[in-house]
Amino acid sequence: MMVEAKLLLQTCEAVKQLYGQEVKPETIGLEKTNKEITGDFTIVVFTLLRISRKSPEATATEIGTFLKKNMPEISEFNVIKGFLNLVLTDHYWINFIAKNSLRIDFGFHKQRHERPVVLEYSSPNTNKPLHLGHIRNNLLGFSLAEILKANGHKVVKVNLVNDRGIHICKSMLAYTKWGDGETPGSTGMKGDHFIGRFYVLFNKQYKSEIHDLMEKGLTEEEAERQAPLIIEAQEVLRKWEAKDQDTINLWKTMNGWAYEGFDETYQRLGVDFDKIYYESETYLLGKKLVMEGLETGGLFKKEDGSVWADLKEEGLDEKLLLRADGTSVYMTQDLGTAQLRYDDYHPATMIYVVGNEQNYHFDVLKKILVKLGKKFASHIYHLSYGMVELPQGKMKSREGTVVDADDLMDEMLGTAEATTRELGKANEFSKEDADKLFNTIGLGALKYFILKVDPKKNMLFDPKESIDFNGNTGPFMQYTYARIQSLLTKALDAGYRYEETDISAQVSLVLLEKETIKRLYLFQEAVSLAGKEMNPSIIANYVFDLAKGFNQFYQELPVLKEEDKSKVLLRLSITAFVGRIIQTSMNLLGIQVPARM
RNA sequence: GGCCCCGUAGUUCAAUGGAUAGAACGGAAGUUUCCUAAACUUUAAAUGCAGGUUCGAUUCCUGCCGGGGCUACCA
Repeated sequence: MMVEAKLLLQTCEAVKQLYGQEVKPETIGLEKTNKEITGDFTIVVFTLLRISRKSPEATATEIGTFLKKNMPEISEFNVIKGFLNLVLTDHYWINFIAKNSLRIDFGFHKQRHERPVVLEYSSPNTNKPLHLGHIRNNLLGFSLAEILKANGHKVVKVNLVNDRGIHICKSMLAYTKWGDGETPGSTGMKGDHFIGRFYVLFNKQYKSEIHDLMEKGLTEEEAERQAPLIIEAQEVLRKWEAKDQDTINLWKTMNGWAYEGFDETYQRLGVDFDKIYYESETYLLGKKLVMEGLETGGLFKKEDGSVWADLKEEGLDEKLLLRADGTSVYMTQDLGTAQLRYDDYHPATMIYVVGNEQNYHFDVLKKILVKLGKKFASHIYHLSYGMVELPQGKMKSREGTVVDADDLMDEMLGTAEATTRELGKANEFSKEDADKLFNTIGLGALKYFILKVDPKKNMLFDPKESIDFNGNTGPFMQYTYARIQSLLTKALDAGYRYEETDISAQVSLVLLEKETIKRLYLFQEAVSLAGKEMNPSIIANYVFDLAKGFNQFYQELPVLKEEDKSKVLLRLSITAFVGRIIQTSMNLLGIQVPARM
């Protein structure tokens, strides 16, 4: 049992014996002791005052006395106002290291036999390449999957590709008109970038048509509807839905180019999926669900034949689900996808990693599913993450202010290489090892930069200021790890078998040893909290605190140069444990650590 | 207009209702005959404004100010 759980139970027992009242453990305020104050854990007794009917100091002292008497782990306590600060024995912490430093599953939960979590992330459109917003999405999704697995969940990672719709037809039309028979192969361009070019081209020409029409006296709205290009694009969509062979062939070819491009980006980014859904394959199921809803009365039809959900009673508005011409909209597809996913896996939870601009969409989605009588609606969780903003505001593809995913990774690798060479760190590396290192560091910096921020919050990215490699950064953790590996190698060379030595007989710890051990202890809590909150930044902040603390330990305490051999072994155990937990934490974020840097 | 989210050092980020609001970058000053200085130490610097609830509020509630998002027969 973790010592904290025991503390809570014993505190309840103390309250019962001292004041004659039963209290639940979750009502006790238990925290880590602030760093300026002596103590390991602190019980805040203010909430117990109405039970004890005594002063905060008296209550804390009485409970402290009881705990010290009944828990051998406690060596002493002190009381400041209503705060009962408990100090655990050095023996407890030494034993903690002895018992856990070699456990490969430390902090992880065994996989429970239960239904899986289906986790959707990435969700690209096939008409343009991935950008910085997608990077945040992909990193969050991948990391969250790792964190959930660490918490004992079975996770199915799924991607939902938006491969159909008017926007896709726009790039197809532009390619037909101005493609000149070029291909990604003939131009040497990555497939998704190649297609993105035509999407941009369409919008440019379309805009100019609107401009011309408005010069002739049309309103903006009229011009947007009457521009020849949009009418042609709609015609392409109509043909697609009618399964016109040429249109389908072009669609398949162009989507194929996009997928090749995406695969390359995913691979570089280090993310993957267990299953890929395509909206072109789910929208028909959505339509079917809507028709069923119409029969059971959950939905209704308007005079023009369009089908709607009335959500006014739920505090929202009416929502269109099928157009008068019978074609489906985004929501229709999402209904189908949700059903399909449920049928495929019968998941306990369905998580969607999707930006907060779609909060309303998911509100509506859940409410419509309820109207359709789908019980799984209550198991849908929208992991709503904040926008990545640039100094000038939101990224807008039409205004050319997007930060492209591939470009950004290139840049990070370049910076990693330049910085590493400047420091002379890769001089003895082979070309292959050096490239691998630059990749590890560059991506590590990027991933950590993004994941250390609370997902719910918007974050700012300034392309002009390259991502830092010093301070609270990915490379900081990587460097700490590499130094640890170097030290451990030297230890083995010197004949220290720290992994095979029992250190539990040691009796005392110096402050930095104890603080480092306490940080290791906290890994367990970081993992479960990150899983519960679905928040990778908890792991990021944790591992920074661990690495930062270890660097102090490393700076102030000799390890191999310590004269007391048993101290050397204890410190090596701590050091090795820190290295492992840094690596594990970083892996939970989808970040690799190098053995040397 | 309506609904939702966010305002913390110069900047980017932390802080399950708890003690003197923490880091990093940038600024200032230091540490290398010593296990990797991508490190470490010291230092200046912040809760938008006004109320309320509470023993205690950055955190919860109300109003105001400022920023963002959504409010499509787009996705």
